[in-house]
Amino acid sequence: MKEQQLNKILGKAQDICNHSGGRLTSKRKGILELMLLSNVPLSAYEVTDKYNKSTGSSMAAMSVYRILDFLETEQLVHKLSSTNKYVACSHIACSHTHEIPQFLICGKCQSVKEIAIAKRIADELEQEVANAGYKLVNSQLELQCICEKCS
Amino acid sequence: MKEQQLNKILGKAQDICNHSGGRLTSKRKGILELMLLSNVPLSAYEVTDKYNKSTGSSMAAMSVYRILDFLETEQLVHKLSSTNKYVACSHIACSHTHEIPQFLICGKCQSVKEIAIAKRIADELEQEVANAGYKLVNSQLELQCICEKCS
DNA sequence: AACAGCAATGATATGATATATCAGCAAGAT
DNA sequence: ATCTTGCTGATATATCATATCATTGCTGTT
Repeated sequence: MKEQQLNKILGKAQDICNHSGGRLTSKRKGILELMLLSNVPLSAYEVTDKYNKSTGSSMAAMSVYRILDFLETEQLVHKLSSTNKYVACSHIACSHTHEIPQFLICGKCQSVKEIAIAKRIADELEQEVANAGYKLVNSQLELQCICEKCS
Repeated sequence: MKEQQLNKILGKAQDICNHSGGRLTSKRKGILELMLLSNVPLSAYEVTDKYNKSTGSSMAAMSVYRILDFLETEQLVHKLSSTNKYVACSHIACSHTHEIPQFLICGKCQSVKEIAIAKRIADELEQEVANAGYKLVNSQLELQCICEKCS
C-alpha cells in the first residue's frame, strides 16, 4: 500500500471517529495502521507482538484487545469469528454506507478478501432462515476458500 | 429424545463407522450419545465435564478432543467454528447422502438448528465467490439468528 | 491555572480453548 | 502367541480471552 493511500484511509478513520465521538489516539491509530499494512488477518497477540516490535514499546495484550474492540465498534476492523483473528476493513476510505461484510478466507495462504454479495442472495438466505422459523440478526459470512494465487 | 429413537441413531452411527473402518468404541459412543441428548452446542470441556459426571470417570480433555475429531471425521458431529462448540449431526439416521450443513445459531438461548439451504442459493453464492476470483471449498454457514421461542 | 469527571491505558491475575508429545494398552491380523 | 495398528492416558504447554483495580491523561468548567 502506498503511503499516500494509507494516509487517506487514516484521515477518513479520523473523520469517522470524530463523527462518532470516539478518540483515535496514537496507540489506536498505530494499531489500525499496522492492521492496514498486513496482508493476512492477525490474532490479538500477533498484533501485540508486531506493535511492540515496531515501536519498541511493551503494550499488554489486554490493551490490544480493548483497542481492537474499539476499532471494531467504529467498523474500522472486523473480527473473523471462525479463526479468532482481526482484519482491517477494506472499505474505510469508501464513501458508501457500510454494508455487511462477507469474507473469503484462503485456506492456504490465509489471505482474506472482503466482498459484498448481491443483496438478492442475502435476501434469499434470510427468507430460508425465516422458513425455518428463525430470524437472521447478522449475515456476516466467513467462507472457506482457495484464492487465485493458491489454486 | 425417546430411547428408541436414540438407539436407532446410535445403530446407524455404528453402521457408518463399520463402513468407514472406524471403531465406535464405548467411549466414543458415550460422547456421541451425550451430544445427541444435548439441546445446545457444547465446548470440548463441557463435554468432558458432562461425560465424567455421568459416568464417574475422569477422562482428560485431550481425549475428548480426539474423540470429537473422530466423530467429526465420520460426520456424526459438527464443529461450529464461530463459537468453538460442537453439535451432534441432526441427520445421522437419515438415509440421504450428507449435505453441507448450515447452522442457525440463536444468540439468546444458544440453541442450534441444522438446515439445508436450497441448492440454488448455494450455487449462487459459489458463483459470487468465483466472480471474486476465489474457489469455495466449504460452504458450511453459521448464521447468527434469534429462534422462534426467543423472538 | 486548578479542578472535577471521564475515557484510556497499565498491570496483574485467571479462565477458556487447543495442540504437542510420548507412553501404555487393547483388538484384530498373521 | 506375537505383531501391528489404532485408541487412550498423562502431562505439558501454547493460544485466545476476560475480569478487576489502579493510574494516567484529556476535556470542559470554573
